[in-house]
Amino acid sequence: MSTIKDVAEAAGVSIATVSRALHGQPRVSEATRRRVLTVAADLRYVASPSAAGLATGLTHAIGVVAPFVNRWFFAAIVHSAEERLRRAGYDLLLYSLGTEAEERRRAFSGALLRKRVDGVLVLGLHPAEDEVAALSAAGGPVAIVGKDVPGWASVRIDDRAAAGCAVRHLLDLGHRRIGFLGGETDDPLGSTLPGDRRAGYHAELSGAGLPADPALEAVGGFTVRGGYAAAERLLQLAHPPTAIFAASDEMAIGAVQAIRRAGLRVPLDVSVVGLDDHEMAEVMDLTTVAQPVGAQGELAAEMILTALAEPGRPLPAVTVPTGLVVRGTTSRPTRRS
Amino acid sequence: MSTIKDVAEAAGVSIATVSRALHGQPRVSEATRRRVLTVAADLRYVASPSAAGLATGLTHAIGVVAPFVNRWFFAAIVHSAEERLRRAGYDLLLYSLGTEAEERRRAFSGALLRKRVDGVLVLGLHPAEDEVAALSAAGGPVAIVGKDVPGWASVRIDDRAAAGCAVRHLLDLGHRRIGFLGGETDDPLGSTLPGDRRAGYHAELSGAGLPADPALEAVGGFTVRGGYAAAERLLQLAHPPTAIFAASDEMAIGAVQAIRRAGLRVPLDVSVVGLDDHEMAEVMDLTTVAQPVGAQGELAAEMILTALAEPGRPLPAVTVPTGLVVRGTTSRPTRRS
DNA sequence: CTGAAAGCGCTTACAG
DNA sequence: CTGAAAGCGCTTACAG
Repeated sequence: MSTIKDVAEAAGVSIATVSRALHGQPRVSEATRRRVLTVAADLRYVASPSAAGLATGLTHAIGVVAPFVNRWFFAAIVHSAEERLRRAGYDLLLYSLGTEAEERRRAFSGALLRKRVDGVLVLGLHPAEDEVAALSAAGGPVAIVGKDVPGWASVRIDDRAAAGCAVRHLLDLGHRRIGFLGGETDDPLGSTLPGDRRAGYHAELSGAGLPADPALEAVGGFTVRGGYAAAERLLQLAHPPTAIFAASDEMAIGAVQAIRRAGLRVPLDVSVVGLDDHEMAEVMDLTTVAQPVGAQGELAAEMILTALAEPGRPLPAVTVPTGLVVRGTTSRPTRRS
Repeated sequence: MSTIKDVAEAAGVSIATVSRALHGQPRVSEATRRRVLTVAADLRYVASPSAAGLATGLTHAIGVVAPFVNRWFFAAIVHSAEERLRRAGYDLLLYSLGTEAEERRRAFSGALLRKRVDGVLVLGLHPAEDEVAALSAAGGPVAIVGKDVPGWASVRIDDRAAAGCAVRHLLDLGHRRIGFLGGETDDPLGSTLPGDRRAGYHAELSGAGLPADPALEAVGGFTVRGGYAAAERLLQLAHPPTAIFAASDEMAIGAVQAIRRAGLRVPLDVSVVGLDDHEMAEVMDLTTVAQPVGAQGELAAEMILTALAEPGRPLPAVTVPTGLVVRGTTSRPTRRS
């Protein structure tokens, strides 16, 4: 593996000149630059990131911290962020933490990230105040997807409004007994998302003058399987709902299967509306409230890059719009509720 | 951000002693070691990976190269590999290349990975011979999932056999007109997987004395949407199949939806069998040939770690078993084919 | 058991 | 326009 010294010798210049030529800096004659570039290519020279990082204090890497990568939303965000970062010449270090408190603590303390990345992208984890301070101190700008955090750049949707939009659609269709599939009361990730979507459901119901019935709420854990099981439970009620709002499409997909397996029809017997516009939603013909996922990943990456390029600038906090997509899993209720 | 020098001064020792103490090396008295550890913790000292990397030539990072991360199989592999690597103290650098030839070339030439990682994990990309040589030369052991590559560690399933198993199940049920959903003839990733699964389908048919009918094969591109569209096409044939083997569960899920949308019943009118045991397969009640995904990711990670720890050892090539999981999307044919 | 020193491969003022 | 040299923060023989 060739070093800058090899290139310098082969090109007959000093290593300082090689460095300058390779970085497209001024004060290098066109002739030398070309010679250096040619020699470097011939030697398949690639600068050592370790050495460059030590000299500059910059790693040209961004850390992405998420609870999982194998969940549609996170995977989609990572994919789009990676693409944007790579185009800018940044590497992506992936920290998939799971739900372990210890791992989470290490990541947010900065022990994992310090001196290792130039910036951080946080997904699906909502840090406490001391965690915000610690991670900020670990160095570099931080962008977060899904929540508005003072001091960090952020991109998110309005979860309350999105949930309200889904429920309003069911109300408009004439449903009065509307079930809810959400997360656990005590979210293991400390995320406010489950609570916000639930609040949107409650607000919309009460806006329509309907009482909240705790029996109509079930925990689906934001997974397909969890949504299936939760919907099963709602269907067994003496007075089951005529419609279900699932706080994520994955739960909604599970719910649709459970309803069918129970011998009922969707939407004739039970309507289902999700939230996300998951990649499978269209094929499943699922009515849902769509959020732009790829755009959020790209935007968050962009925010980090901008913060890196212009350190003075205030960090943006953007809320991206959501919109109802009516497909085939919702209709007017056919039985009285 | 504190450096090793800060720790050394605060502990009243040399930086060499700090380094040794922190690495748990011998020839440091228990008393000094404890003092150093305490001071380092107080100062929230974290060694600079750049500096350590420059001194040792080791980055303690593994590169993961895949065409996508937002596809179930790749996301699941990345997730399990990440967990194993993190436990061993390695970082994971993600290179999600998409299908662009240029990106692929750069990654396999080693330009992206050289001096940056200690080893590489390749997913879903099947390199040509010169690419194997180039990436191997870029340094460090390479493990690949999905194909057997001489010179690299590998873990995979027997794609032909798995596909054959799925088709045999349909034959055993009495189906004679069996459709196939696969990839494009000219796979953009250069993967042999689509061809292998198709070959398994053909082999099983001809073993049963059935002729191959090109009209029964459709391209689904290994996506849900693609499977949906491909199944639609097969259903419009003058003489449609009574069963469909989809070479991936994602296509199978799409096919099930397409069949239902066409007003037909699964499995009564058309049986469907997939391959993967996707996380949604159970809820979808999909009959499939299961492959252990998390295990493959962990095993591949393990192989890299072993190769790093014991450079002499020959690199293993493991084929993991698959198995038919009969669920509700397959049954005996009810019409004559 | 401990320290002084060399060296890893870059970048970047500073001279010229 | 170009080069010599310092310095980034570690690790690791080599002495003692």
